[in-house]
Amino acid sequence: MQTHFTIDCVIYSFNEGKLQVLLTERNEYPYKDWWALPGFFVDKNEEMEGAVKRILYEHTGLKDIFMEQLGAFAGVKRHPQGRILTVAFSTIVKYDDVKSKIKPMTSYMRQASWFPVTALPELAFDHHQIIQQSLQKLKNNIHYSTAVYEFLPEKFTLTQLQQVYEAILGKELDKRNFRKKIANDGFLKELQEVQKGVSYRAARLYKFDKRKFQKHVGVE
Amino acid sequence: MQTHFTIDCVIYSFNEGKLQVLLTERNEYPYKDWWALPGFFVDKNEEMEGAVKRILYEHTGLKDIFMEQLGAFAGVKRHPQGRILTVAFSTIVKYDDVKSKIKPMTSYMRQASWFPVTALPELAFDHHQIIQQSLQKLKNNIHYSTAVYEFLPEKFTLTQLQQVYEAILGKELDKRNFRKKIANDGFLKELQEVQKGVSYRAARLYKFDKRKFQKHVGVE
DNA sequence: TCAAAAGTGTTAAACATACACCCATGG
DNA sequence: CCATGGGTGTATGTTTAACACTTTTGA
Repeated sequence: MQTHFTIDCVIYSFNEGKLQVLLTERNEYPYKDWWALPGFFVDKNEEMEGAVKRILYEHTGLKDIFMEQLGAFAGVKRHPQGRILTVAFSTIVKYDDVKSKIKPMTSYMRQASWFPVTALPELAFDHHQIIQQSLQKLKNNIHYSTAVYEFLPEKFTLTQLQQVYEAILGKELDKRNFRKKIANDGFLKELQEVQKGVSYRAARLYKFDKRKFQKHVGVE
Repeated sequence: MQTHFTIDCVIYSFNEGKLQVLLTERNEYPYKDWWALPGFFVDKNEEMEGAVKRILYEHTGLKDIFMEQLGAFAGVKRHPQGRILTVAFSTIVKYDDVKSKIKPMTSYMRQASWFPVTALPELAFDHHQIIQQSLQKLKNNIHYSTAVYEFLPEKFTLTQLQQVYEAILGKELDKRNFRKKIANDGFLKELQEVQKGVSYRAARLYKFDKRKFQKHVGVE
């Protein structure tokens, strides 16, 4: 037995203090005019991971981004035309890197736009479920993955980092406890450099140090 | 574009102090005579979850077992005849419930047999990779899931429970610390009953109390 | 000098780890 | 009476959580 095979991509970014997801407005039936996750059919002989990269590229112009499989969604009724198995992936991009590049490159969708995860529109297919499952995983793994750093520029302040944590977890954190934890983890590199262009005390900048992280986690 | 669609099932049990996986010996090409995970094609109009149950049933005679999706494996080269997308699931059964029922119910495989995860034979396709990924997940979630109790009979001793933990984690645990942790979690029900038929001091029996567990985890 | 955000320590409670001996039972 | 596994407590270090004020800076 054969099935159609697509991938759907949950693309996150962080902007205006909020965790955002990139959605596209469909220009084709079914679900014409609905918002949906960016997703397409996988080509014959195309590796799944390659398909994710291709779609990410077609939507954002970006390459070489961290991405992770969430799982397969294969409900017989998830698509009105019969089973279309989709494998969902999630990806994180830096909002500023991407904002000028976001535009539909196929006529299948009318526009692409960011939505805060706390204020999603009604979505096509089972895409709401996919996002919720993905979000849950992001929360669960926040302390064991490098995901938070994917949201931030290379150099960032501790307050920015804390805001990303808060947006993902959906709750406020204590500043002192947060800084203690981060300091204790010890995989940030403190720079001899501070923020510029702010009208208040400038915060120190930090970098994520991948080497220290890998030592900490116990690389295999 | 369409692809063949199978599911593969990682079926665990606990026996002789070891974590075991059920494998089948293939009687068909490709990989004739190799050991592989139990797996089959999903039927048209069959829900994926239904297919897992069906295959589990065909191999073990069991129904209504906890099962969880691991993810999709879709490499173009994972099957010699071209892409066959498989979605892997994992499942836990009680060895004693199952041991008399295990037998091939299709001529596609010659026999089914348990192997300790520490001594697996060479496996067909990418099944070794699937098992390793599944094992990792089992370890990661051991404290947050009810999986360990799926390995045990309704009434069990604390030593049996500890052995399951040890088999999954692949390391020894301190008896006192383990008991403190379990007591502290507080979702076991102590029975007024002890082991029978042992030639040493009989151990107290316990039950897993699902209600208490759900309160503890914070059910949603 | 004011507004805004940066930066900083202490205490209490919960939890994890290391470690060794006596007890109850059946044979 | 002995072999076997059952059962128990203490001390130490680590992690988490709660909580508020002073400092720096640019406008």
